[in-house]
Amino acid sequence: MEELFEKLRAAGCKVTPRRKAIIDLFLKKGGALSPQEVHGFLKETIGQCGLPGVYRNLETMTGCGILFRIVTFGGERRYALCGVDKTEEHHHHIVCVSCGKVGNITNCHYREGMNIDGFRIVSHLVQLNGLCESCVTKKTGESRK
Amino acid sequence: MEELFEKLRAAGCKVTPRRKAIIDLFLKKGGALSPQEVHGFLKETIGQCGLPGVYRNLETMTGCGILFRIVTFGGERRYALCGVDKTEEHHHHIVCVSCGKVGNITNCHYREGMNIDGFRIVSHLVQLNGLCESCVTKKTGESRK
DNA sequence: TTATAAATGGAAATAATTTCTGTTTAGAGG
DNA sequence: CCTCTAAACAGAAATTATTTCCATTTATAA
Repeated sequence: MEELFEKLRAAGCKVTPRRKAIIDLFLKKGGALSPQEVHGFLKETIGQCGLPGVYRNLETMTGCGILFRIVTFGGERRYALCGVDKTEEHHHHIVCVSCGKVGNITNCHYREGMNIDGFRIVSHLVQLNGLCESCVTKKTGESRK
Repeated sequence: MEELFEKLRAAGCKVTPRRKAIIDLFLKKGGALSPQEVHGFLKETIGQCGLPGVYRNLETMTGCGILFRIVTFGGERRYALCGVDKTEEHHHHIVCVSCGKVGNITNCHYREGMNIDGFRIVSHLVQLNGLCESCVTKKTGESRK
């Protein structure tokens, strides 16, 4: 928690009640949330707060490396807490489709500048969607009996 | 061109002037286009045509395997012609950020069902963005002199 | 404590996307 | 060639997502 606040400060951003509430929410929910969802939950916890502010803060916190924007086939907007990863190594995310838990994938074969099939790589996107261990257990456990 | 019409027929869809125009447009532009752009170009070529129809057709043609929806960090909606690939092998796309040319990447290491870092993979997204050979030449050629 | 840049709330504007309705048309079957 | 029918169409309107704006408040550095 405090280390996340630190990320805000490091980026020259203020640690406001709103932002605390958002971080809190992501920690509690543990998943990937849309701005609308965040907005809905904030109303329950800290009362009123505008959707524009939610958008702003999600973007701000993405800029600070606290959140990242999930990549989807459909382009829906969702954010999740970056997996805790001390080293700032090149990595991608694996997101549990059931509970939203996020893990980091570090063994990525692509790098900027490399050539593949006649293309020079400029950037790349990798995201895995899966089931985390506890969700796998839950599902297979349920479906088995 | 005709082989793309065939894909439409194979999916039980009609080959309409509108769809021909859209395919034509993608072949000519060779890049990744947003619904708005497609709409704009169609107005120039075949005259009036509604944006809703464009959305519908882009989706239809994506369903037929003619187009695919580009994946972006920001989630903008863009489509491009699937690279020509006779075999329907598992593949991802590499998109030229300059001209929009699309290639296929077939050596993907991820498969549904496999386990990575404690997650069981359900689906995955890979997209490379780069510069195709001719665009690399153009750029480096220009910047060199 | 105070000054100030940043953050906030909320209204309103804008843009993107979908739904709906009545009309037209591609193409199968004669 | 016709005729029929499901599919495709145009365009208006509704809905939803996102951004902009501005006056007010607040976190934090000095």
